[in-house]
Amino acid sequence: MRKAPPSPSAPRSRGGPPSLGTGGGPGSQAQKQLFADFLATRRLKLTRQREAVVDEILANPGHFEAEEIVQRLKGNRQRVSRATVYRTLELLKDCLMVERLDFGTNAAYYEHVDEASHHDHLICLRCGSIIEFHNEKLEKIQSDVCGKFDFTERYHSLRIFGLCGKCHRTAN
Amino acid sequence: MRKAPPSPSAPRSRGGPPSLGTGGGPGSQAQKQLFADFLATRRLKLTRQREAVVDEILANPGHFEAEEIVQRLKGNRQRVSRATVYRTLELLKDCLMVERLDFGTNAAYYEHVDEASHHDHLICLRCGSIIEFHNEKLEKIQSDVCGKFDFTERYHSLRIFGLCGKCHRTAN
DNA sequence: CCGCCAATTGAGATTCGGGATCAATTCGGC
DNA sequence: GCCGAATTGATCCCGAATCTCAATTGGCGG
Repeated sequence: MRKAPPSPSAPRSRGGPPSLGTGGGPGSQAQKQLFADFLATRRLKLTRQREAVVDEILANPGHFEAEEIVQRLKGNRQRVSRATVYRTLELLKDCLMVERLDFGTNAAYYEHVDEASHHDHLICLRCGSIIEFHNEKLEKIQSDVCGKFDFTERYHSLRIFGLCGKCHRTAN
Repeated sequence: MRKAPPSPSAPRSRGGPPSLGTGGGPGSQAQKQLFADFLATRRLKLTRQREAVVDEILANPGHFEAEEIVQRLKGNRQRVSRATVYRTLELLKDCLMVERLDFGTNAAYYEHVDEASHHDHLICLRCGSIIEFHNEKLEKIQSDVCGKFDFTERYHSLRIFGLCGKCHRTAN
């Protein structure tokens, strides 16, 4: 799959303060604690590397690829191997702090999520732009469906593919 | 992807008798016609290989991997190369007859879809079982969301990950 | 009926995400 | 400070999916 959409520019929603360096946003401490707790339940350690990965993810919002994290960390003075990044992403996925997305490109995308920030995606097949949205009614009905099937949801992913307004208008 | 730029003018003839291949369900003829028409609009040909792939997909329902089709065809006396199978799946995806799914496994799954058979998925993280469901209210709200964002939907994919009843009950 | 040309195919090479391996290193508890 | 378990990192490895390009096919005009 060698497809690379032109420029997956996501409309910056979620207006938090811009990523202040390695610091992280306001709630990032709580988020880190969540991870620390999760590790504790599994008797795993919050190492320098794992912390670096989490910090990097919390530092700026939006979607990212695994390899991107490797590079960004290398950009700082952080040294974390690719293997460890992948392993940490796996852990973060297990504790539901990170979601793995597939937008039809070759590489998987990840993004930081928490209870409050859950959203779904509209993906433009033409320009690759991604619109995030959240709809409470949608969530409710999904929950009903799960109940009907005796299914215990952990997380979900709704992707709607099509054409954004601009592309639809300029379509052939 | 080797998409030949369609020359702006060419006759659009085709209409030979349908060589009904290995058969398929009742509506499969109509489905094949859909594909044939789609190819026509792009001035592409319904070759023996493309037909074999479509027949194989229409022949039995459910999810499948690309490689699976290659093998199944090989199992018959059909000879279709891997490359062609992938290329044909791409075409089928373009005309919305096939959907590409990602259940978190390494390989992508595909499945045949048409207007009437659309459904979404509950995926058990433990045993991997997949429950299909369809909910009209859900569809309606999604359509509303698209309207609100001036987005023209082509297709969508909702996956809910969690534990099926059985696995939830036997969970540690 | 023949030959041209564009579409198509097939076999193999290639790419690349990402998981596995295993020796070296680090960390917590005693 | 020492020991064993957890962790890391460099590298190897695998497999899905795509690319390459020569050979084949098929439609169409002449």
